[in-house]
Amino acid sequence: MNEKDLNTEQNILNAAEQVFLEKGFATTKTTEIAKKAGVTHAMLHYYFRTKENLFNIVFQNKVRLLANSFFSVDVTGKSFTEVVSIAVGRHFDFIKENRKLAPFIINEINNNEKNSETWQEIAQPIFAKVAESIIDMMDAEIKKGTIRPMSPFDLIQTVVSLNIFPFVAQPLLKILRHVTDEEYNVILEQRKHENIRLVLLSLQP
Amino acid sequence: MNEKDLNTEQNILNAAEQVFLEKGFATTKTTEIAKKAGVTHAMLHYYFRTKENLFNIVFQNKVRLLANSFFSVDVTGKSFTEVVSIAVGRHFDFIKENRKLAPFIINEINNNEKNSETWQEIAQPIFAKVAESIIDMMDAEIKKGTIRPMSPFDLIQTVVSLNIFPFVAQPLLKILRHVTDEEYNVILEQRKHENIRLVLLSLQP
DNA sequence: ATTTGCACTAACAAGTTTGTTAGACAAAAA
DNA sequence: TTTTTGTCTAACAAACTTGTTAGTGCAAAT
Repeated sequence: MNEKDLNTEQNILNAAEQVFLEKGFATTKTTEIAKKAGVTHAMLHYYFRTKENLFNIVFQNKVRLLANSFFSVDVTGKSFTEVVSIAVGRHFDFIKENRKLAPFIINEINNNEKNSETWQEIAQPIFAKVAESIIDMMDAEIKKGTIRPMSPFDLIQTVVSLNIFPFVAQPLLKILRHVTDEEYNVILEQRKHENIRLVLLSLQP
Repeated sequence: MNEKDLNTEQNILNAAEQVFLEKGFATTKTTEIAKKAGVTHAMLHYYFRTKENLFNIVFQNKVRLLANSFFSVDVTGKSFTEVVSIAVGRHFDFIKENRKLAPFIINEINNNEKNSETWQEIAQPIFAKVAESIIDMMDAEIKKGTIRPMSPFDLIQTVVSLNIFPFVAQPLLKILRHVTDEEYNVILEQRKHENIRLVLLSLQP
């Protein structure tokens, strides 16, 4: 367990992360991961035994990453709308910085039922906490009459719907608007603010 | 070119459509398509030469189907908000009746650049027409001050973002809300109306 | 009646991909 | 010094997948 050992194992894991995120489980070849990690593909089996095993580790990490991204901002001294604005913007930025993440998870979950179990085990408890942390704030606002009655699920769904679409459908949108990557980045920034506006509107009583 | 011939070719195409939509290009095996069509997989190559060829036909059909679903309703004698309400609801219903369609196209476009060309060739001209048909109505409303200034792209993007998410992320959402299929259908119906409400809100000046 | 053309199957060929294994090599332990 | 331990490669094996082909059988044309 010296440096070298850890390095190879970690190199394989890092390479696997990149390739799986890029191409998905089905089209990823173990040899490609090995090549990117700078070793023979026998090493991949030596450390992780099967492609599926390696994939599961990557997938679990990514589900955790995505689920934890929903933990909202520090709320002390902020109004509810302020909190929502910041949270929506942060979520958008997170998705933007991890462009491959949402399409990856959506695709893998739709393609292999076994991945649903992983989602259940990892994401469900995290989301339960997220919902819990929001529900009190919302209830208070609803009682005050400052927002319309609504479940935290609906609010979160509105946010996620609006925020992931520009990335999940990126190739489609780029073509329809025939824009370059740079121009698309400008559109993304505008869309972020539009999304914040829409979410705040959706809360109006 | 008697009945039988046409039938086999069509049977393969129908089977291919089902299997490709269910599993995507990468994980679909030509043998599975053939089996579902009730013939040897040699027939598949006899009629379509390659798996890729067959896939392209299916993919083109599905892109056309999706793109045409955006053609809006008959506008005569209806207010702009009426038209929008109906169009959003119809679009939601269309996506619901073709649950696999949106995830399929999104996934294939993200996984294979060649499919982007198909998208460009087929979807782009259709969308140009859709945008054209909307833009006049919107301009008129904007001048009247009844809706806020906004490009038809932004409006369509809002609609599509909200409408496809419940289907693209269906397995994830079912688990998070731990609901059965039936219960999820109820949620879907509620969501449709919420989406209509949101789109109308987004147009407010 | 014979030939031609077409749909079709069974068997095969080639290539790819995952996974295994025998053994090399080096470092640490004995 | 010898043994052991763990990492690593090259070569191989097995399975699968796509695509081809030789040949069968039938219907229409000649």
